[in-house]
Amino acid sequence: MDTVNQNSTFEEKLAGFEACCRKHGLKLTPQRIAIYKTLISTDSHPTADEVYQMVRTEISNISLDTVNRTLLTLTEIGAAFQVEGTGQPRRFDGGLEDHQHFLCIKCGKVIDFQHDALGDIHIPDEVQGQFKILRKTVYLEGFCSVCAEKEL
Amino acid sequence: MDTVNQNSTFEEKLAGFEACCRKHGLKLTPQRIAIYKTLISTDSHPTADEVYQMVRTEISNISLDTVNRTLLTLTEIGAAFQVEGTGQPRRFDGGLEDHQHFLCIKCGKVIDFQHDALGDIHIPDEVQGQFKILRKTVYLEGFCSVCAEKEL
DNA sequence: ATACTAAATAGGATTTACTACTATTTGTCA
DNA sequence: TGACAAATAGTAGTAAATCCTATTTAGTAT
Ligand SMILES: [Mn+2]
Ligand SMILES: [Mn+2]
Ligand SMILES: [Zn+2]
Ligand SMILES: [Zn+2]
Repeated sequence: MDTVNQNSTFEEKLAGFEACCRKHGLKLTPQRIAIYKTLISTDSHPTADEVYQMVRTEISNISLDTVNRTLLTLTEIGAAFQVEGTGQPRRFDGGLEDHQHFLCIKCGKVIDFQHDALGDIHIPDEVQGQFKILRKTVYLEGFCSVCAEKEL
Repeated sequence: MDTVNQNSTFEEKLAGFEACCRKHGLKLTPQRIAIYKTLISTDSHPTADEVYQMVRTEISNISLDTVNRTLLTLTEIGAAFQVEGTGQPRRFDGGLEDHQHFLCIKCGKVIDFQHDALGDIHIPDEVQGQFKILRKTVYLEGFCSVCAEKEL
């Protein structure tokens, strides 16, 4: 989805989404629209199951599989994204030296990189005040060099 | 674990780990030591199952549950940490406006915050060259205000 | 050295979240 | 309004973690 949808109203986002679907040759199904509406109506970063429970109030016999598939579709066309954070399978790191991580969204590999300036990011007081911060890092996502080549 | 273990040899890390276990009143079991050794011998950010497969060559009848439990223990005492990135359950976000995320490691909530300077982090060319970067963000972990209060 | 006990473990059952499969339905376009 | 690829519902299968219980063991006290 284009950046056109940032800072826009609900109706504008919805219109932008429908245009985005057409651009990608995706059908405008009631399920797809309901899932998108649900997602932009919350700031709780819901799981697929949470979206499923919410959207079921509107389309009672929608399947969980459709919700899962549709959320991945929204991610692919850029109408949504997956939130970074720990999940399953968890990945562990015994390297306590200062370093940062890159996640390849294709092969799933987590690759270390290091740049001192990124370890020294300053978190403003207004943010510090909201949380007890135990870890901060700069996190990158994209294609690793191996996967980037296959993409062409 | 104290920062004393950064930039140290394998033997030093191991000694530091044993001291760390004692400090926390944890028994020095062969399983625990083997799992720690396995973890600091790789930079592949392994899953519990991957650690299980590796450590089984040393302790053939170790259980997957022990590996899972032990990796969480290592995380608790600071001898390791969980790598950020997407996982299961996935969490989705339809808010494309520039913002950052904080993950509460206790209640699992992902909370939005926003600071322009953090959206403008510069990734040095040497890092840009290694990957095709599609998303970059500053990621924070810790306790949210609700959970921080309960911790006291 | 030996006995004791809380901590840790092994092995298996259960749960959660996702993924695969197939028959049926539907949005789009001619 | 018919054709048809795309999408969906419903269900089965799989992966990863967690729970449970009987057994073993590391650390400590005798
Ligand atoms: Mn790492
Ligand atoms: Mn967000
Ligand atoms: Zn890759
Ligand atoms: Zn919390």
